[in-house]
Amino acid sequence: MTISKRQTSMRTHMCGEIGTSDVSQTVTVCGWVAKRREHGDKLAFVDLRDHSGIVQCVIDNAVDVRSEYVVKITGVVRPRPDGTVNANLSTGAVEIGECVVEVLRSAEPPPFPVDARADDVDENVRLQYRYIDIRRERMQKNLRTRAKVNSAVRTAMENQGFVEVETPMLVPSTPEGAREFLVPSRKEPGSFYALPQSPQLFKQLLMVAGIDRYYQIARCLRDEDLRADRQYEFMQLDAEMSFVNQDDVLAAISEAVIAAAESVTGVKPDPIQRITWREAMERFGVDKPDLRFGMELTELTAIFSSTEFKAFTGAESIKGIRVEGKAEEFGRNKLDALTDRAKKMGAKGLVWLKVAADGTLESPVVKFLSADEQAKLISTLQAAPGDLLLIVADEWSMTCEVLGTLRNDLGRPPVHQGPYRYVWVTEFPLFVGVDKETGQPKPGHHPFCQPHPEDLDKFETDPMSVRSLAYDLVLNGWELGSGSIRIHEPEMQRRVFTALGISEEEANRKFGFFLKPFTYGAPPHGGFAFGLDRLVAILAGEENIREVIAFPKTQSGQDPMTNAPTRAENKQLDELGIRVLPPKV
RNA sequence: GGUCUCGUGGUGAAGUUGGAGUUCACGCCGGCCUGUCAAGCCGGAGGUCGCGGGUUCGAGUCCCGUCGGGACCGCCA
Repeated sequence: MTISKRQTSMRTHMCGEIGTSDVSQTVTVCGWVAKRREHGDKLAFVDLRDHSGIVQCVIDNAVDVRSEYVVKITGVVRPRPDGTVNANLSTGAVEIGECVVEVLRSAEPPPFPVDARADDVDENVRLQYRYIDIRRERMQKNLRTRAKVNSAVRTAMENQGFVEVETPMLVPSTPEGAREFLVPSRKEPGSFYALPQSPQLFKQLLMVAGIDRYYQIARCLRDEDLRADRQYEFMQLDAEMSFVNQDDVLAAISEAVIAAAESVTGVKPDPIQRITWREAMERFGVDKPDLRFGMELTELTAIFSSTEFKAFTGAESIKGIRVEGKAEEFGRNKLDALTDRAKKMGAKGLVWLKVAADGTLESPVVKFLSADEQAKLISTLQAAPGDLLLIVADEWSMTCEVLGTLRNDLGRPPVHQGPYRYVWVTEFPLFVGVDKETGQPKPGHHPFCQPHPEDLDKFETDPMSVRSLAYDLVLNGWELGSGSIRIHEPEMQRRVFTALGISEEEANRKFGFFLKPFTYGAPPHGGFAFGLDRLVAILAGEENIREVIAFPKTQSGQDPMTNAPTRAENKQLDELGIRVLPPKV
């Protein structure tokens, strides 16, 4: 039993752990009154709750205890009388009788029921009274799941020789990447620290420093708009290793993720499969594929190589998805909505076809397709009567992205719904897109990422096709985290900066403190970071990371409980040399 | 920055074609009740329908604005 560890001077047992083996023992439990059921002056039932569960206490005299009073009850454990066992309660076979009740603290009635009914309460109210919300079984379970994951991750990393090193929270601002939180310097008015978006620079310097294997359960901060899977501050398992290749990193991180999952679910996940970025885009149209369902993108370009259908002629890439059995369900309105969705993403259009009962195709565009094209379309997509077929013809990346989005819209289950499908996505492109202002390529991951050794010859001639040694870990369509093998040679770093259009002067100004150490002997190294909030949410069966964070912010970045952020006193601002502009009209 | 959506006693909801702050469940307060268990019965209190403006004889309901919550897009190297 775990009871002894939780025994204190005030209690002998936890409420939820009392069972038939304790019968006839005198016990003392402490907790909150979950429910009181009175039957006149001579009998009352009090359900007492602590984080372990609920136990029924039988009171034989009048006592004024109400919802959420904090009480200490001493009594004798006894089996419940025949016919009064409560199968819905883990302690339902027994009760505590002959109770002596001591009220430790009275309480106002709670603003919402402290049980599963509060799942329906406005989240803002739950957050305003988070300390009551957390009394509930769901939140207790979620926070304890989180602790289990943290613990399993730590153990897994320690077992592999990783050393925990804490990196600073007050760091220099690096304008690339996510928007940062700034902290004014009092000693040097006008100067600012930034709160770290990640320990990226420091952990690489720890490799230069010979730590060899670093990890940290690190708080990271990004001042970007919030979402179901994003908070201003979030926790990452951050790790970095020296003298490794990509396989070494993936193996080490997999170990931690698998340990975390097993600690919560009790089931050890299979080895995590891998897919290249290119294949993920080809088959799923996204770089964070959800492998739990089919509806994969099917290549159709060859079929329409000499088509008469103008929308398809000359298209770089034509792909389709088969939405099984949905032909009837999708009337004109829904199809128009899908088309709008595709167009808003930048596609020229969306072609839809329905497979009729006799196996023929029905669509406004079917008259433009030859019999041969129609036959090949049906066979390639393995279409059957009742299916809806969606086709996009555009540039390769547009075709993939649009169909990938439609695939998720039409088929993706809630993120926490089993099974858990982990996947490593490797070989991300080194550069993604072009900066609108400078016309230079933008880094796909970050500018310290090692280019793929097979693509070095294309570096200057065709930079957009250069792959990198960067990789993401994806679970059920959520990006858990990403990492890469880093550049450790200053010459290679210069090449990448040049490709990004960053001059030597600019590089030294922005990253000087980071680049100089690399001239003193940097080992080959690589690392990874994955978001613990997201992993815990999925493992806890939640689809919102706020449910696994004790005190999260709302979508607008506020805390309804503390009212943060609050206005600063003028005195504080004066000391910091800061003046606040009047609000914009 | 944008699209969509929600806002009605402490909580969750309903509120029809614009016709009195109306209704339901839970909670709360008081009473009754010796085996209940999200107890039962009786009684009671509790609301500036988020806020502001407009249309109207009359607005929870229609219109405009605004504030707040949520989902998503942008953004998140």
